[in-house]
Amino acid sequence: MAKHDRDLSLLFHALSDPTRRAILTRLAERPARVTDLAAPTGLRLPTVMRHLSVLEEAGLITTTKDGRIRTCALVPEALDPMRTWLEQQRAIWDARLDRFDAFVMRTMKEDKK
Amino acid sequence: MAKHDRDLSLLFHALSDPTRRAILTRLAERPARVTDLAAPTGLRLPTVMRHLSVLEEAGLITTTKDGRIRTCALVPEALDPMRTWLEQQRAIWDARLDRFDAFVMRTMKEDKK
DNA sequence: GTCATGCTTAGCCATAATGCTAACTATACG
DNA sequence: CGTATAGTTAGCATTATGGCTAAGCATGAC
Repeated sequence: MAKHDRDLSLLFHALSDPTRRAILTRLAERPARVTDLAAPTGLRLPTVMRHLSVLEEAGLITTTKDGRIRTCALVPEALDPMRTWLEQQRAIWDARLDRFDAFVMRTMKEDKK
Repeated sequence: MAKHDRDLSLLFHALSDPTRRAILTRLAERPARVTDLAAPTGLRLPTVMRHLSVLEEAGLITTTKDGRIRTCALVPEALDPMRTWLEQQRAIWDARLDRFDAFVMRTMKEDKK
């Protein structure tokens, strides 16, 4: 559970930055080189490199180097742990809503007495 | 879009901490007091307070004070922007997959010639 | 070989995040 | 009133984050 937790933390942290989300959106369209990813951000290369390594450590992208060009590509299944967490949260929440409904029903019955 | 972006950043950042996720899971079961939320974390009250205010600023919880007791409760719809973002990403990704399929089809046709 | 291109590394700076203690406020209890 | 309880505020230390410049190192083009 601890490792799963770490994965989630890395994932959420990677997604918490707008620049990184923009990069992901760009990569969702097609793989791209580092320089091409940097251009629209208005940031310097080393800064973008850092963002890319955060994304890579979170498992959201993979990169391969061909000659002097590094190509970055999305890893779409990387978002799965997040979906799972969301669904779990929803499940617990729904259960709570049911209990709350039951509570309201009971209370209303009591009031009628 | 900028504001929407900020919301998402706050949301993802709030969720990037295991302690805060644990607090949310706890709150999904039932609302709770600050002290009760602090107990299982092993953290001091001021520290937990800070986590709570991060969660509150992200819109994930609401708190109300009754006498000297502050009660925290989940705001389940707060996760909606995240779901939306997820779906958007998936949509773009799927479109890309389609294009890739089309590309593969074309390539195979070419090969047959 | 020389030079431009594309990335990488090292190191600096400012700010934000996460934890703490200590001291304070405000409510409840007896 | 006096004391315990529940939160709050202020301030500090450490580490992480996000940006930069400057310099280095491959690789491709000429």
